[in-house]
Amino acid sequence: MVINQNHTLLDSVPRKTLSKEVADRIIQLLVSGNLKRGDKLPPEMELIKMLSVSRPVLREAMSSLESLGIIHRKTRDGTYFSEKIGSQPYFNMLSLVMDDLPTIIEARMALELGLIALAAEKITQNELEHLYQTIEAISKHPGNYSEIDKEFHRIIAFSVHNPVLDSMIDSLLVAFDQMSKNIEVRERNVAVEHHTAIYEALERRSPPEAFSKMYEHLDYVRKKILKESRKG
Amino acid sequence: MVINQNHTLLDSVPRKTLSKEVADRIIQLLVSGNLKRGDKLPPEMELIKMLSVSRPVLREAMSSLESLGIIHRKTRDGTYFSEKIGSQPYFNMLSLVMDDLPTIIEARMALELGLIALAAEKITQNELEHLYQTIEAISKHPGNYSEIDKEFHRIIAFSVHNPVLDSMIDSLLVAFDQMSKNIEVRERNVAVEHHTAIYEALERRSPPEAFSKMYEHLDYVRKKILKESRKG
DNA sequence: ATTTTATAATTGTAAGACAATTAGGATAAA
DNA sequence: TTTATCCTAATTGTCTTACAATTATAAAAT
Repeated sequence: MVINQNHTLLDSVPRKTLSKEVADRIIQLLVSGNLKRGDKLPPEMELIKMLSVSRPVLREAMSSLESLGIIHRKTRDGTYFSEKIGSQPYFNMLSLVMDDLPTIIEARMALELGLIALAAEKITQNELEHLYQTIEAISKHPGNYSEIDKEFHRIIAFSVHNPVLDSMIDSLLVAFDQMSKNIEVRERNVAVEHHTAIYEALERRSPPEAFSKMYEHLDYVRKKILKESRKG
Repeated sequence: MVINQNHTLLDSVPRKTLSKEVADRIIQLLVSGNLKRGDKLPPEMELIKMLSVSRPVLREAMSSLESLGIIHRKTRDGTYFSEKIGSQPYFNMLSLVMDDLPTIIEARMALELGLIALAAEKITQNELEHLYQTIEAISKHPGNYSEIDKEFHRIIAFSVHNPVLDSMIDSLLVAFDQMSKNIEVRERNVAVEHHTAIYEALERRSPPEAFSKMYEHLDYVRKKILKESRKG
């Protein structure tokens, strides 16, 4: 099953260029099961003949697909069907709102709040232990612990093992990181306290409780950062 | 501020093609404030001279940016900086997992759970009234009410007014719609009951309560749909 | 003033050519 | 036989040129 792009209200009369059509057809080739993840696509010259289009048109289509992370090309080797969904498209999109810290924070908050509910359902014992180690590391390790802090959130997010959510949160965490790296609001005690509460809720596998603890945490962080960023 | 794409672990030695570089430079042009949303970009020939690249290279870059929804081109008119963030990139990405209903449902669930928490903070009186009308419509209107049901969820999602989250949820709702349109699990009474509970929690502006009610609702729907889809 | 027409501007598509580098095979040497 | 080296072919990356198609604008005619 393939989504037809032409349902957006924006361009109600969508420009139907050859290269866009070619891109759609290639997506169909990939999704239809003819090719599996990681497979090599036919070389350009062959695709040209298959689709009977010119090389520039094909290359425009390929560029689009590559920027969407659907394929990737190795110079003088070939074109490959991407192994997993990447976050390239999101990064590009986010670069358009990189001046808007509140929007990024809010988006990250929403995503993490949704993720933790699912994490409470699915997180494994291993991941829980890994999570606990990060809390200990923060409380014991001297100096800057921002990397460990991030690790805590990443473990939770990726414990859901959902490729779509993975790429969404990945891009937001990076964007958030970029924008807030000059804002220092670390409070070790608060972090340990909050993280511990979240951890315990996950251990009890209670989505509502995990949500509440995460909400308190992120709400606190959000307010701190927005206050700091208004100062700076 | 612009995100550099080259941080992904996937292609640790990222292929640095001219067209990709050109795409980045154009993004910089847009983001740097020289151009505002909706503005027309210089024609291709001018950009070629500005960036001193060949036309195919420029066009490959433009194709990428267009597929990412950053710009859009009108034939024989010109290229424009997109007004708002679209959901094109997400649709393309989702087409790769369109065979995986559980993944889509889960992603939608996570996003909606995050969104409702923020909606409880921000939803306006107007939007609440609109929401209430959809509940009445479902209970009173005979026949298929799936469109009204979707409207309920859309109102909540878009009440947050976050462009990033908008595009994420938009694509997921469409994908979900496509995949589940053959699965009929409508139960009018349950829908009204659940929606009412959610509505009341939003009215009380309680994120945890709104979350809980939405979680119960989506959990119920999820189980129903997955059971149905396994049958079919 | 309005309509028609023509011109210019702009994007869309095609074809051909060369560069560059990698992979794999052929060849030579140990 | 094994290993190392070299060469050739395959493939992507880039450039140049050209033409098509259509729209917007300006000019001209009514």
